[in-house]
Amino acid sequence: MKPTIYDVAREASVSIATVSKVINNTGRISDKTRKKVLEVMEQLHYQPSVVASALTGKRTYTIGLLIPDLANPFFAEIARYVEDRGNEMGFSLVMCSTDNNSKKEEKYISLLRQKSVDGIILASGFTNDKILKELNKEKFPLALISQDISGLSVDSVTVDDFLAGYQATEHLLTLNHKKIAVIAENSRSSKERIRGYREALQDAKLDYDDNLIVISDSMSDTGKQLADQLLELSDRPTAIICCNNLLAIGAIHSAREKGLILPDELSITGFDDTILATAVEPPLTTVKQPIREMSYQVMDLLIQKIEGKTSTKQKRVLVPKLIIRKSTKALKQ
Amino acid sequence: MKPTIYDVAREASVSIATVSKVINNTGRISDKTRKKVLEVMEQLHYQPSVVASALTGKRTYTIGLLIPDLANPFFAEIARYVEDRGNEMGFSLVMCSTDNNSKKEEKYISLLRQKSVDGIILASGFTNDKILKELNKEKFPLALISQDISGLSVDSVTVDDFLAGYQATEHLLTLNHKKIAVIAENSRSSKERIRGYREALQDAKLDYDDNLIVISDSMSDTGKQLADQLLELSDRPTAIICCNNLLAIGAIHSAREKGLILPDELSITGFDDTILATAVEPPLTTVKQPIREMSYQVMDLLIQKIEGKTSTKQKRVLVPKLIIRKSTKALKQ
DNA sequence: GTGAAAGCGCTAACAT
DNA sequence: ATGTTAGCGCTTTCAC
Repeated sequence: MKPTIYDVAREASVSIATVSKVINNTGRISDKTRKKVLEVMEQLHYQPSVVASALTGKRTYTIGLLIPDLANPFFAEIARYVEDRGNEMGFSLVMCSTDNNSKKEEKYISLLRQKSVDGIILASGFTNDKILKELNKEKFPLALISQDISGLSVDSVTVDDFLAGYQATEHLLTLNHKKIAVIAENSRSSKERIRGYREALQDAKLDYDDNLIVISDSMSDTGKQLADQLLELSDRPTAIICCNNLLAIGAIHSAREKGLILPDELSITGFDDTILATAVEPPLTTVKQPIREMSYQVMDLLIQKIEGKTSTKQKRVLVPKLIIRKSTKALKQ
Repeated sequence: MKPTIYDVAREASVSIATVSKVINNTGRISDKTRKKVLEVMEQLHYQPSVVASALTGKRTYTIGLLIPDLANPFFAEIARYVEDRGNEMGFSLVMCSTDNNSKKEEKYISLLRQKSVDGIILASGFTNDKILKELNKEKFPLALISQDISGLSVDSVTVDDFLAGYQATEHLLTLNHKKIAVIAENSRSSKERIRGYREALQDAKLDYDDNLIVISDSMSDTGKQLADQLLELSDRPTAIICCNNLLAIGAIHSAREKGLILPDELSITGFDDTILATAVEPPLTTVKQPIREMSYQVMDLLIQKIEGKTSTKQKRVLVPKLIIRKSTKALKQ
């Protein structure tokens, strides 16, 4: 059996209280006994049980991370950085892929609560507002990344999606593109990006054409199908803004299948800048979200919440950055 | 405060023992009281605490997954499937990215044990044999995926790497390639793949040339650098086998930088068949590991171990499958 | 069928 | 400076 605090106490000829104190560096212990206890702990390979300690009101030092899909590189990267930061701060991460499914979200949240996680991070795509409100009302430590729920007082770190949309569009505009299409997800961030797109068009005195916007309304719509639609338009767009890299890859496949030369005959931009961006050919021009920075910040925000040393709710908005690669090119006039 | 079993008991006018019994479906409870208790639980939104229940000797229903890097799509996909299977079976997953670093491995394992996880899954790249042996000796539930440690009696599910190497080489041989290089990782699976490669050469009565094998000995060597080396050889290879998709992408970049046309002037194959394989251009010919199947099987193996209904150790070896795409082409004679 | 009580490994008052 | 003790929320004998 694994040794318990009693084993250590007996072996070191002290009480369990004393052992507890040296474990937690609380109370006043003489150097001599501290040394003795430490020795015994070492020798017995004693590891305090966080289960037991959690039961007495302490933390579990575990947090839950809900994302739509761990197999999506964007979320995998978020998860990796959240994990790293958590690890630095002494917290473990339990993974929950929800597939944007309300039922799964609900189930996972309930599970996490049964396991007494100290807090939960919700990533882009969390759809179940009701649960969110409940958690929030109970003052359960919560933080959002890559998503914010307006009208809800939660900590969040997001990127300025409006600006991101604007930047992508402006870049294309600079390259003389006039017919710029958008492939969006059915999400708040996509909506913001579309807003940015419209504003950029407006600033350039260009008309907005509804037909150039396609929104993937389910997980099964692929970027390729959506791009197919767009590229079959009689007066096809010369550039497509894709709201994530997966969609962009689909668009590239579609274009290639139709024999279009990239980027000469069609410019494509993505968002997020994951590992996929440089893997494809041509390497994608994308608006980068500072994934690492964002991930570190949510973790920090959440931990502040957990430790109760947060005064007010924080909504941090980071700025996206246009990374120009080779999937966009000036349109010949 | 969250309601406890006492609250439910009081509200339902029964003892906590009774409540416990209805929660766990143990003992004999009359339908009437069961119904009453269930009602109260519902009404109070009562959720049993797994922390408390774990302390009384039950499971935590949590398992640890150690992988080198969650941001690597191959491991992210493993993690996703392991998570899914675990979730089906009622287990949560805590993520641990080790960066192939012995110290981190050790730290994470120790952490997982403090948290009383029910078992641990180790993925390819686990280097710390000592810990492994210790865990194994203590009969701690353990299972390996995409890696096996010979001479150690642990459950594992792997792919036949020797065969995989053979298949990739044979494919290239069929396409008339004679100078086939290999970019390998410093891992057991790569070594096996190289063995398969040698055997295929031998079967084709071709000589083995040591100079055509490069092994990435650190995480920082990129596929591109390694491929650069190879492609600068006076008598450069006409095909390169890359031991994972990341390396293959690097090789593609290197080739392109040198102005080589793919696959006409250079054939490239990868392994693993992650999302990256179809993202790149040309789409990669790779030897596919059945990631989903493997992940489900480790989880099942581990759960068997945890529930103690496993008699003997199992080493499952699945068979890889060559997926021919467009990164390989017959060599003009 | 149901309940009383001991105990899981630990923390934190409170004594000493 | 150290020890005693009462819980934390639950499971599990063992009575009744």
